[in-house]
Amino acid sequence: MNERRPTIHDVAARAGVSKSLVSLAMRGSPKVSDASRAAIEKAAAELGYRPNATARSLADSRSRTIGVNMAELDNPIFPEMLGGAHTVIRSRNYNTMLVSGERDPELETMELAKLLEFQVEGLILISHRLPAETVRSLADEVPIVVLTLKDLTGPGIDSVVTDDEAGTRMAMQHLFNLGHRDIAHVSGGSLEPAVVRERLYRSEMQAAGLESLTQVIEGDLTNLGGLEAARTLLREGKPPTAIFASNDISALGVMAACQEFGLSIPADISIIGYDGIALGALRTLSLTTIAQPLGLMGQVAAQRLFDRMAGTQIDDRSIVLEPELLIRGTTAPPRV
Amino acid sequence: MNERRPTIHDVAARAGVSKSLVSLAMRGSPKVSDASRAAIEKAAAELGYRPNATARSLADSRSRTIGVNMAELDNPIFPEMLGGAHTVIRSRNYNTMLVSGERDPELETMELAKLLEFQVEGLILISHRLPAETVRSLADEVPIVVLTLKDLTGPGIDSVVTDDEAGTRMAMQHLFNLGHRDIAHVSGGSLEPAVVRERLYRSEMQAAGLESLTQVIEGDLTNLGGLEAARTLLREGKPPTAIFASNDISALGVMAACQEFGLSIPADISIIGYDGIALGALRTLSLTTIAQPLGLMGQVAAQRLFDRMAGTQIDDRSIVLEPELLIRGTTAPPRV
DNA sequence: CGGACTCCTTGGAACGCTCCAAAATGCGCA
DNA sequence: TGCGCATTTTGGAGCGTTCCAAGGAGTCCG
Repeated sequence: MNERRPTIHDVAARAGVSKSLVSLAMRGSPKVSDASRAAIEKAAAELGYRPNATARSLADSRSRTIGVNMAELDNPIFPEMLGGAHTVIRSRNYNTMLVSGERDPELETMELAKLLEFQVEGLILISHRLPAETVRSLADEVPIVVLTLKDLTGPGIDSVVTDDEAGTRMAMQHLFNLGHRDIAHVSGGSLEPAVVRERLYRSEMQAAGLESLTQVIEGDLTNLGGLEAARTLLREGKPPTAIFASNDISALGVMAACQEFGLSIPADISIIGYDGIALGALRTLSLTTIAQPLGLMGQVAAQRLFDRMAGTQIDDRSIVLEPELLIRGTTAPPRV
Repeated sequence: MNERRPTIHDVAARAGVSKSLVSLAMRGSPKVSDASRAAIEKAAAELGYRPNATARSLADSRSRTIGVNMAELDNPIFPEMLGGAHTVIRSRNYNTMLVSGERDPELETMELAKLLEFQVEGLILISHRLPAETVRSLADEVPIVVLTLKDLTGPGIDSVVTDDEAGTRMAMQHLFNLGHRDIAHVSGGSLEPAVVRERLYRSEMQAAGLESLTQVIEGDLTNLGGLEAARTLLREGKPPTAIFASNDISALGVMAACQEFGLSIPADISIIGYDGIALGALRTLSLTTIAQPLGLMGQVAAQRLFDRMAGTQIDDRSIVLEPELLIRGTTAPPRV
């Protein structure tokens, strides 16, 4: 490895100009004469000069970095969102600094603190487990966009979500249209989207006059959680004709459980998930689901953040995208 | 949002001490008297002071940041490796700066350049598409650990891989032991691990005297690639009794194709993949595979990087971990 | 009561860059 | 040749830290 990296001074000395001019040239300023520019570029190339972004950040107090917190690495919807955000961030010539709170609020707080110490100019929280108050106080230092949770408001905070109420309605209508009436729900715990989906499931059942058939088994948005919830359900006797799972990975667990119980999908039982993970499209799985535009959500979040950073006062708001019903192979009319 | 962030000077003024002492106190130096420390902590808390990591990096020329390049976001093995690396990096109180080259060498080069400008102290390349020369020249500036590719050597470069030869042998032996002889291979393109797996497939077939049954259909390590390769294969007439796919996500595509052709797995045809993605464990899929210790690979890579950064001269080397055969539901003896 | 210590504390230089006001240069034209 | 103006170029201050050599304040002992 090399001793010391060449600095702007070294380049200046070699090119026979001042450091200021090198600085200008490196940033492509039009005020630099062609001759100087050529000399500087030559010197820089010869030395293998690389600008020091740290020094630059300090000097102009802009880090050109966005901090992203990804609560969990094991649900594929988050990397998909990350991908979308990443694209936009890169196109603005910014960097992404990624941390993960791994579902632990304490850890998450510490990681976010580190991001702020690095002077990130904006924060994207892909899901999170923080108390509202903590997020609000962070928003006092830097603009924040929250993905998948909209219950949080405050100055400097935006959110990007899909319309979970509409989505759940679409899921239920799809099942109703196929002729299902005995529909169970595998829920997803206490985080906002899961709560909304459960609430809408209940109200749709009620609206269809199916209150007596309403049945919620608790899941936790994981594959295993779905598996066990469905096992519990199926153990109890006559299975429903359809199951609506709070998200796709738990739906896959539900599918597994059904197979264990010798039920064929969709002949014996229909299953619908929520999220639209790429995986569900696998022919082997072919999961009917309510798709959220995951990559787009990430993009919109990043764009929103840049708008916000641009400084013009904008209202805090929740951007709501539309979900889409993807009918694949796990739903069909109930057996008569 | 706030005007200007408080600096060490503000804290010093408020606590009635010098900036140097604040600096010492913030870093927990034992030389600070209890009284001063208390006063400083109080002042810092009141002001909401947050150290500026950028300035700190500049001053002591250590960024406390590791750069990670993830070639692709859409194969779940990479996030799993990332998770492992991330854990170690965090435990050392370092930060992770993530970029993605998205399979494009040009983009990848630019992204890595940005990481270096940010003075990352080490680089982890989770797969990559760079010419060996480029990597070597990067290694001149910063230590590098390459994951999943070991063909690259040079000063300052380590790699972490699993023993693909052994793994492939295990896969083939498993199939042989079940009684398979007509085994096809869906390959994975020109990147190292796929090449090794194909080579070993061929040599194992040959060693078993099955040269005439050797059959390689080109895939590309994606789900769709696997699907189409298998379609091509199955269209051609009598299907093999088993297929060894170069990785898990293409194996899932292979499974889908088999189902399209009305073949039941594993009764009519056995399928074995490679990687051990978490997904394969889903009861719905239950994919027999050669598992790589993905998280561990990430951890080892990060540890190695820190050892290297610690400075003691270490030999460049390739760390080879052992794969493991996971027998699940997609393999069985051939129909007689 | 004056060192000799030990323990704390301090100001200034440095890190590598950007910004700024001011200086140097070049050019056209009278 | 000299003046004014536009174009280039420059040195110095500043960004918020850390590091360092050196200064002050006690404390202990002879």
